[in-house]
Amino acid sequence: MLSGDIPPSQTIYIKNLNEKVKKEELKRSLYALFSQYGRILDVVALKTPKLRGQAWVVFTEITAASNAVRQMQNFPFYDKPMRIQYAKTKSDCIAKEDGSYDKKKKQEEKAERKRRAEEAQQSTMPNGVSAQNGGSTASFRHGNSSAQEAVAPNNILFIENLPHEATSMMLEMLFQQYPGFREVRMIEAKPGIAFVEFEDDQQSSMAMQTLQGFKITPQNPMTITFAKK
DNA sequence: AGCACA
Repeated sequence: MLSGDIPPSQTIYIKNLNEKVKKEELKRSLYALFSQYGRILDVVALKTPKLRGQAWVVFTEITAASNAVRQMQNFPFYDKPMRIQYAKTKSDCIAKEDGSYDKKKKQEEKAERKRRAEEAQQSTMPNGVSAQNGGSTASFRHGNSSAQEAVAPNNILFIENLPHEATSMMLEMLFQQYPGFREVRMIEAKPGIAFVEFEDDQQSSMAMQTLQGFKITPQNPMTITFAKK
């Protein structure tokens, strides 16, 4: 069952996420990690029993989503390989943009889902006995960035939009607090950019997740992507 | 495994 049967869309659906990570941190990290593929409109994550361990990342560009699906497939994120597909349905924030969002219809769909869920519960419990036996419902199972270039994970990070006053010393202070840090490299002839090397691409991605958008000066949020190989 | 918009 490959993800290939779902048509490309600007929203990606990610599963097998580490469920121990708190919702807000998860959303922030996903945003920081995936923003290297393009502009992100929204990140949705819920911790309900049915939806934990999953998230949706909405890009403005479908190509960004495609690159993200390919390049970050199975990438270890909080120690678990991400499983990425395209989302099955259009995100609300997109529907609202293109005018196809219909609040009434939305409520009907929601009510319908709820109805069907309850119905499923009923049919497995003919006596109307509630599911309090050990809390196990499992026993009831029946039918039941301007990224034109794809960016693959790399142990070297590419930093852009630095203030021209930034020095490698300053960046070193910033990045060396993350495990696996090796070195900062800047090019005299090219102010505003830098390369930061880590031991491996998981460690570099951790630094990216927390420093993405970090401002050395108020007008310079840094943009971090994996360096091209 | 699990496709939503708290």
